[in-house]
Amino acid sequence: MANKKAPFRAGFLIHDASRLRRTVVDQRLRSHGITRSQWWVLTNLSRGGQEGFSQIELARLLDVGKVTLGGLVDRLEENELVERVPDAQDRRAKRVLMSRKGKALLAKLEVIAVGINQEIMKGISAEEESQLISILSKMKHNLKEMDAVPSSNSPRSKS
Amino acid sequence: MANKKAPFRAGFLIHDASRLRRTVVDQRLRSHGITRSQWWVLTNLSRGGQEGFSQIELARLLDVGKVTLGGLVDRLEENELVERVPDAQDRRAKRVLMSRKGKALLAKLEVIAVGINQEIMKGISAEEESQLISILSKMKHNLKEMDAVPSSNSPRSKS
DNA sequence: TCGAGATAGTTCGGTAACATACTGTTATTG
DNA sequence: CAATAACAGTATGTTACCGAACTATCTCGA
Repeated sequence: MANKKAPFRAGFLIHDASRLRRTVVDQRLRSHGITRSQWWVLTNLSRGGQEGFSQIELARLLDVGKVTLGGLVDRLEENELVERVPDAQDRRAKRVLMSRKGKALLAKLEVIAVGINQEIMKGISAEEESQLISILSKMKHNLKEMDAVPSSNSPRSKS
Repeated sequence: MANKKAPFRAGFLIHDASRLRRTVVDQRLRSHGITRSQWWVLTNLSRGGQEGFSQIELARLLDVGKVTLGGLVDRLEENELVERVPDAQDRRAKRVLMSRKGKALLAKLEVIAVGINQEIMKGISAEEESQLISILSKMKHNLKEMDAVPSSNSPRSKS
């Protein structure tokens, strides 16, 4: 095949890999009643200690908009994996806490995820993986500079 | 920052970079009434010559399911950027053709895209970019092996 | 202290992606 | 040649993501 010019090759490859990866992960996670995005919320929540995070904090952690995060929490709550608790200090805010069920599921998923990851990374050396991480991090940084982060909003550059 | 263990770092970075990239590109393309996914359809269509492609062919080119592609073509057609024409040989099939308007838009977008791409790739060397491409290609290959390609179906070479 | 602006969440509307299930066609094969 | 399998597209329903507009609350400054 060889690609003649391929101007935006990298961009579309990222798109493809991401989409394909989501499909695979979601397929294998489906029997556990959770999706990759929801799982990622749970993972981040696990670093939130006793008090969890407010939705806005969580949205910022994940770099998604508050609307998206709201939807994810809705579905997680329906499945009783997390709980929304009104914040004592701020009546606008709700803190998101992981339930016992959520913690148990998270532990199970960890194992499955390791396996999936190995398959996806087959034939890719550790060195390549760290190159990949470094390059993607730069891109992510650039993208954030370009205002890609949706409306959960940013430091609003004072001045 | 430094991440302690980061087990699935690469996977989620791909997810983030892809999502952020989509947001940026869509933001900047919005004034032209097109999205990145639609643009990608147009780009592939431009290599289809006089006869265009059937929807299934296009879906396979793009590695997306036929339903997704159907939706994209719907929106493209509403904006008169493409046209659906019944296939002369196969009454099930419809061929997708780019309109004059579509071709004109595509030419304009090319320029914009180059600029966006440069911003996203800022600080990333040519060598890094080709490493990135090579690694992502491997991942994409692995993912396809894992049956990630949605239902527009593959050679499914039985036994 | 009170009113303007910022902030947390939700509601609403839209695109993109998926799976499953269905309608016609075409192709195969018994 | 007729039954059946394979295929092209569409319909339907779900998740995930976005922006814009709205409500309730909080905070600050005149």
